[in-house]
Amino acid sequence: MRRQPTIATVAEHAGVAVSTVSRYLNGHYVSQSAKQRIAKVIDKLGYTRSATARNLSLRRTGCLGVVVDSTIDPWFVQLLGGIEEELTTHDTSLMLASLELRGHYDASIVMKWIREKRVDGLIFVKSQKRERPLLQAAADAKIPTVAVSPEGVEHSQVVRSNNVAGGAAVADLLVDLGHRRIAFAGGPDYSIDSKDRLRGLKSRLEHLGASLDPKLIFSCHSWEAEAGIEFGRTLFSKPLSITALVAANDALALGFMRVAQQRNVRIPQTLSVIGFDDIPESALVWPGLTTVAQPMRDMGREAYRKLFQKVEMLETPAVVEHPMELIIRESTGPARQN
Amino acid sequence: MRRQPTIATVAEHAGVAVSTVSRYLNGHYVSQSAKQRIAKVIDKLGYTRSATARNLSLRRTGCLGVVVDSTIDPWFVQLLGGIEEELTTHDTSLMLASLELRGHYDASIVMKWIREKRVDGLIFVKSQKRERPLLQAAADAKIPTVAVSPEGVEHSQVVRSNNVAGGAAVADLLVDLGHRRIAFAGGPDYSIDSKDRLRGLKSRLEHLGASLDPKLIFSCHSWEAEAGIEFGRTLFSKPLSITALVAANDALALGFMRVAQQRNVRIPQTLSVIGFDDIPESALVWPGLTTVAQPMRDMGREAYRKLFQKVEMLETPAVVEHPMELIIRESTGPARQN
DNA sequence: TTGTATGCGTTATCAG
DNA sequence: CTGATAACGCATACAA
Repeated sequence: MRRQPTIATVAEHAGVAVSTVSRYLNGHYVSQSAKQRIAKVIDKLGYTRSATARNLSLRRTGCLGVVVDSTIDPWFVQLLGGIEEELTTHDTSLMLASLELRGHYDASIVMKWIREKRVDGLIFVKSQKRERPLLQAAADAKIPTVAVSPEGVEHSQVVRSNNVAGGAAVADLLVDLGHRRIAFAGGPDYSIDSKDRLRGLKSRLEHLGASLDPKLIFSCHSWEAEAGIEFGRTLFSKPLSITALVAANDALALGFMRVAQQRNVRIPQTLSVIGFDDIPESALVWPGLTTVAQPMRDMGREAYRKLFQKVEMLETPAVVEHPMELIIRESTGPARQN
Repeated sequence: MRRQPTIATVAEHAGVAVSTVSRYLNGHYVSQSAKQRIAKVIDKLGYTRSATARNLSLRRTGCLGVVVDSTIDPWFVQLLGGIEEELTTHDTSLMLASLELRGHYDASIVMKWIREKRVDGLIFVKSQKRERPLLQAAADAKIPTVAVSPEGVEHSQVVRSNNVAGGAAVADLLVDLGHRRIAFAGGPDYSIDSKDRLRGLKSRLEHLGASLDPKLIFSCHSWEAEAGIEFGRTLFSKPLSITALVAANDALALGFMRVAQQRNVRIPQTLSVIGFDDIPESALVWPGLTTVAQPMRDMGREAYRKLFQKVEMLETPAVVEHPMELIIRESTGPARQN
């Protein structure tokens, strides 16, 4: 049984030194004649270089770490799709870390990666304050990071979307539809995303002569649908005064809609609902959820690229902000009149 | 700037040979005194071994390949969660390949992995006939594989769930609720999963004195919600004769339900709907989708373990079959009487 | 332009 | 039980 051909095999067959083959492989200077011979030998032998050996020699791992609360999050899944596109073209592998994999927050895995230098770079998704120690540790270990998150973090580049503009777009739509009694179901209190979306909504409403009653600004304890369900139960336990609900993301909106439908609240005749993100599920339910789309796939790709640029030591703007787009489906309509 | 400590650094500080440290690291025989000194030095230096160098020496990559039609598939996402749990405890990294990443089938990435031996093992998710060449190539390259798929594949171990029993459970429920006019919306024609679910449904129905009209057995061109929507449009273009629809998976059922609701078909009063898998979305919509749950997370873990066992050359049963569990939500109810 | 020699950090073999 | 030493496969100064 023969072993895989190595760079030495190729060199021997081509009658050149190993270093020449290496130079050829890396696009450095090699004479035409040598080039041709090497190319032919490589083709004949079906040689491919060992990524492991290459990484060892280059003192890197060829591995990217991605950190997120939960890999099950549909929003993250989209982002991962974008990251994957880049991965396959750059033959680097992936390490996934769910910070809440087993129900409770546990950053030890990521800490271990950093300590052991298991990754060449780290993408933090939806990172928040509690991730600060990780970011810091990564910086100390000189591992580049990019955060897909609204918050500018020291030592770390940022990919985010224009939440404020998104919030404003929602205000435009709702006012246009005649809504004046509007509630906002925010994400967790610490979330800057949520705050920014609210800010955009609020200021544009006021700009348009409408307003947002502070008593109608709520927050949910998580970003997940379950929290939206909980919020819905609370909201519907009292008489319904509002005509429109803006949820800080689609998952919350979807959870909320489930409760609404369960209680026969007609959407959008009685109540309009609108979310943020445009996860696939939003287009799947009936009525389809009107939402402010975020280009998650693009953001995933962008995150990867920024990381690599950093690895390659190029300077790029610290923050890349992606546009959001309003997508109108069936969950929004004219405000009811009573 | 100092470099990371290596095994040589440790050896030197502990006054032993490199090989002794290596033996210590791998749990081979080392004298108590040496053990203690080495342990102390490692702790003081904060030494961790280089996975890359280790992999090179061990002639492996420390990387697992996962192949699937689309990583966006919610069913797959659950499976990935299970795989991830294993990954983090075995410090191996991941390479993801969507066979339909850019809209069309493209297996070249996976072929490349195999050719270049970029992975130590391969998990094929929902693999079908068209993946045969890949499986074969992997076998030729002596890369172990496990298929999360109903089909027994040569050279490859299999993790699957008991689709036939799942189909039977559906039959039990529907007959119990008085349904006699039942339709089945299958997955793609080639799908064994779909066939098995249908088989279980059909034979149990007949066993119970009911039956499945062959004219009411349909198939969709994909497993995705979009195909369920398409199916719904077709079905509702004619007068509705059935009282219950069994979809071959949840995504199809969800797509179908969207159309039904859009056309004001009441679920379950007019029509009961039932699916397979129990993806999270099924619990989120209203009415919640009654479904036959598949332990995706467990299956993901199992797939990883079987792969590793194979790597470690242990013999295990070629097929592991996981049980399915009926989960009754709001989308099923008594058959209407007209 | 090419070859030589050395380093990357581990593991494994084989004497001692 | 331990210590040299040779792989592992590739990259890169440096010399020629």
